[in-house]
Amino acid sequence: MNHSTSQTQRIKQHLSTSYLFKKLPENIVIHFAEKAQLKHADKGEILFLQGDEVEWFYFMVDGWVKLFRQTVEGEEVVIDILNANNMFGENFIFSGENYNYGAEIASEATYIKLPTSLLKFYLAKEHQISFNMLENMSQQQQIQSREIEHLNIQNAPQRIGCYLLKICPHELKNPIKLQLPYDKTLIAAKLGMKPETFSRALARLKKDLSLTIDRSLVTIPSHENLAEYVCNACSQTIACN
Amino acid sequence: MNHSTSQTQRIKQHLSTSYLFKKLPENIVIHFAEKAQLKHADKGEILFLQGDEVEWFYFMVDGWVKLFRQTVEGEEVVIDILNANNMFGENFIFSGENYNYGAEIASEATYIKLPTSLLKFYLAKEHQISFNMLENMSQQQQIQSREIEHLNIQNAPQRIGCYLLKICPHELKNPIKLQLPYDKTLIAAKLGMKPETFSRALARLKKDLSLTIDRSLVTIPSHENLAEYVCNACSQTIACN
DNA sequence: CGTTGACTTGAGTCTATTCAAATCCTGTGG
DNA sequence: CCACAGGATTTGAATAGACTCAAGTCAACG
Repeated sequence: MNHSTSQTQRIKQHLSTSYLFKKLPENIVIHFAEKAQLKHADKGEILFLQGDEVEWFYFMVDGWVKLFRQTVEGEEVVIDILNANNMFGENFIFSGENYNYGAEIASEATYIKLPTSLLKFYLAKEHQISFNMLENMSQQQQIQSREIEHLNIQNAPQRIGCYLLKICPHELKNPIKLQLPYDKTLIAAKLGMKPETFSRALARLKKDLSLTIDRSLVTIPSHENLAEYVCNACSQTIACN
Repeated sequence: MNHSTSQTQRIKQHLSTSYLFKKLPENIVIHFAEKAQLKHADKGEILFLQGDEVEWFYFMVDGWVKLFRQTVEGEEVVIDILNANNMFGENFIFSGENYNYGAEIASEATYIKLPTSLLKFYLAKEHQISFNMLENMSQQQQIQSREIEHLNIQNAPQRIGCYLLKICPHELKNPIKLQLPYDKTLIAAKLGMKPETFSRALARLKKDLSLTIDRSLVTIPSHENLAEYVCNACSQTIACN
């Protein structure tokens, strides 16, 4: 097996875990893998900028990317921060010719870039791809609408609490030890607050709920208490994760 | 022609203007029309509540609906306010068995309700429906992500200004006279602010940009000025409409 | 003409922000 | 192994924006 095919194999393995290729015939995944590029990048590297022509969409294998916009006055708005198994940029095949946000590596990362042209091609051919995208987008939409709700009704400590709940492991047993996945400044931006506010709000959480915070390691003595603190301000659905 | 078929005809006419049935064979639209119900409702009427089992999705023919959630503590969050030609509820066929928001008529309205089962049925059969939904959802997603951005970086007067720009007619010639489409209180809720804040922020806008406000009639002397006031705080894309 | 609901206004409070400064960490070079 | 630069984080003080509660105004409607 030469390098090229083993590389394709590896890419195919990764892509198979993506929502997009779920239930798809293997040969199609392989076709994508052949046209794809597996890349490695350091923190700070730019994948594309707002306004660039859409040519590729991306799949994260490892590390974190930040998706963001820049205001005319130079302020940055963080759209999302994604890690392994997440895809982004694929939606632009419907909406226009230019990315409407930029993507920057937030911590050393491995990713795969795929040509949007191939996606367009198969979208018309393979009904299953549409299904996969629809399912995913409807999920995304719910998450987004939840975020809007949160911005409206939760204060800073609650938004942080909500974030902590979301990154909790699935089996919850007290106390819960959590490693913050990236810079506090970046978390703050994702939650729509300033770093100073984040710092103070986290301190507030610590005081109110006896959290322990050591650098980026957070210990939650009782997730029930945290959920009550956070979710009472929220709409009638169980904790957001 | 008996009443039933003329009713079906009428419904079909309406549905044809919806994004969902774009480019679809006529017989499918007719099939939907046959299973649909054309309804009239007064302000305050509830179409469904958060948590209700999903059975129908809706198409607005006339008037306004408010989509909203309720927090545990009783506060209301407005998700969206839709009028003629907008569809809602159709996304739940992907995401679960219960509506995750409620729908209430905001001003006397005519609407059509359609069974989700039929949509599910044709979704598997007719590729074009998937396309239509994908296209629409990707658009919605962009609008939502824009809203998140706005909540983060615009202040109350700017959000109102942005809203005004969005309801401007397509051809802009100064001065622009606008009729606010529904209660100020409701606009406030949609923009994520309290009625009092809305009132003060509008007054601020009036002062800063020489708007004239008479009851629900707003006159904008210069949309260029308004756009500058609003959009400089925004990301590098032309005015949001 | 009085009632009702929508809207506005006033005063005080709270939350998050800004700006400035201090502190803590981390990786680097000596 | 230690000192140090540079970035991340925290803290302080002052400010600004939005909120609450309360009271007033306005227009529509019976």
